[in-house]
Amino acid sequence: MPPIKVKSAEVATTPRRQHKADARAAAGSHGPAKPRAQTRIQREKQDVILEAALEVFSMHGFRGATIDQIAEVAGMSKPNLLYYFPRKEEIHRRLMSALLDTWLAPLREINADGDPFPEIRSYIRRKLEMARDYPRESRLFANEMLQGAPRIIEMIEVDLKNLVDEKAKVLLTWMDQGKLARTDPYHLIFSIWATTQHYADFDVQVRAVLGPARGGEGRFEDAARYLEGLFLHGLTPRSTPKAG
Amino acid sequence: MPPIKVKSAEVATTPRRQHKADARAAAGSHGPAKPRAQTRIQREKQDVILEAALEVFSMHGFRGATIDQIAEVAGMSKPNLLYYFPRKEEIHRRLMSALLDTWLAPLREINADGDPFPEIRSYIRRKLEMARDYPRESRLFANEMLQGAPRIIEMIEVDLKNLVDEKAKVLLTWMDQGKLARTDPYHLIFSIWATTQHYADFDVQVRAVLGPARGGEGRFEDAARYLEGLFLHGLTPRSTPKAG
DNA sequence: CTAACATTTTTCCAACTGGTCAAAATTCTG
DNA sequence: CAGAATTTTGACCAGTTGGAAAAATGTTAG
Repeated sequence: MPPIKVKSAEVATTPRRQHKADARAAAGSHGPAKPRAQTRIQREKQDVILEAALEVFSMHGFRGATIDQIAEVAGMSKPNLLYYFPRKEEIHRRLMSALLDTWLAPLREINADGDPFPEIRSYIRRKLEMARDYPRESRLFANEMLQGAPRIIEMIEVDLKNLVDEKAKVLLTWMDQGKLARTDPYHLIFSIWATTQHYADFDVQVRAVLGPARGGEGRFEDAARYLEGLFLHGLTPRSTPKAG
Repeated sequence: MPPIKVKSAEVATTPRRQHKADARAAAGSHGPAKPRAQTRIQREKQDVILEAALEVFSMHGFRGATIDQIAEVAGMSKPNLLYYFPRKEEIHRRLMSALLDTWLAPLREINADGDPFPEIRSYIRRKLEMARDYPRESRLFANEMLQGAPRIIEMIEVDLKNLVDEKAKVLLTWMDQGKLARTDPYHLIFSIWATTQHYADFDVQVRAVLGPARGGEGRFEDAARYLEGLFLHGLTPRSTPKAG
């Protein structure tokens, strides 16, 4: 039922800090984080919780979200939820580290051996599809950014930066080969992020402005068409009159 | 000292709802909302509060922000703050309605009688300057959007929509005259919003990715140059080899 | 100076917050 | 089915939250 699957047995990329609760759970009398393998119920409930947490965190941010609220959306009691995730931060961390992977996948796919325009074009497509299909993930990310990314700044500075550096080099190579306008590859990537994620993060505004007629599902196709033209030719009118 | 001036005697655009506290203040024994004209201290303190609230709301969103926190930033006690704004919502509302005006000013300035490229170019400049000079306002707005704009949806659906409709028509006229590539004027406006506001809303990410060398104040000039090229020609390489 | 007003502080409150704990209920395993 | 392990519940807690009330202090016009 939940449209987004969050990896449940995911291994944290950052070395798991020894919270008081973690310690208790690891050595202690109850709690699912024991050395023993996860049960079916554990996996299921954790998924339900993460799905509910995504819903709540993505709307209200970390501080604005409450455990009670998450528990209610998840359809369980607060202590029950806390049995699976001993602290609020833990839920958020799990959500974030699972997210960053998914989030950067489209960029990773850019192939240095491909041709620039098809590659960039399909990158935009993929990002736009993510904005359409995973808007909550986009908002979760945006929320974290607005707050100064306190809980993922390291990931941003290392993993994300490295990936962008790598892809910026690819773009530069294409520019050197004269296959792409010589411009700033970093700001190029930013502009793709911005224009595509806008449709998830500012969805309310987009819908309100487009109105009921054009604000339906078709808006993503319209956006794709527009962005394609923008990144290809900009706004300069071309004299190609009426060719399909 | 505060870099942003929020209009202090601003008249609420939405009909002021009769909160319990409003009623009390209007008829009652104390509170600044009396019929009598505002004193100097009232104006000053309200500005200090709004400035502090901007700081806090823009980072944590409405629910994540606390009155205590705002009061601390404003350098006063919580009850003292509540003397000027009887409820948290009131502060936020004042902030938001002042914001929307400022926020849409650059779009308003687009002149139908001007030439499309200079007009669009300076619109992008203005928006980028706002992202640089008023990043907190941008984040406040973004935060509200992420939450589904519950407190300003009407303004979005009326004021903002009307303005965008009007300017979209201007763009369409330019397209009809062959001065601008025929494309979707709404998504065109969205893309300018997205690309410019990105530098305020995702500032942490932008800095982290650009690194200390390129993440300094120069990044806005770089962004301006890049965006100019993007909106003018897109990414298609032009054979103009090495001219200024 | 003083009365009338404006402002600030102190004290307080009920609801909510993240989180604990032991006991009860359930599920799993031999 | 019995016993062990897991899961769920209910009662509870200390700290924080938005806000109220009133007393105490400033300020200012006459």
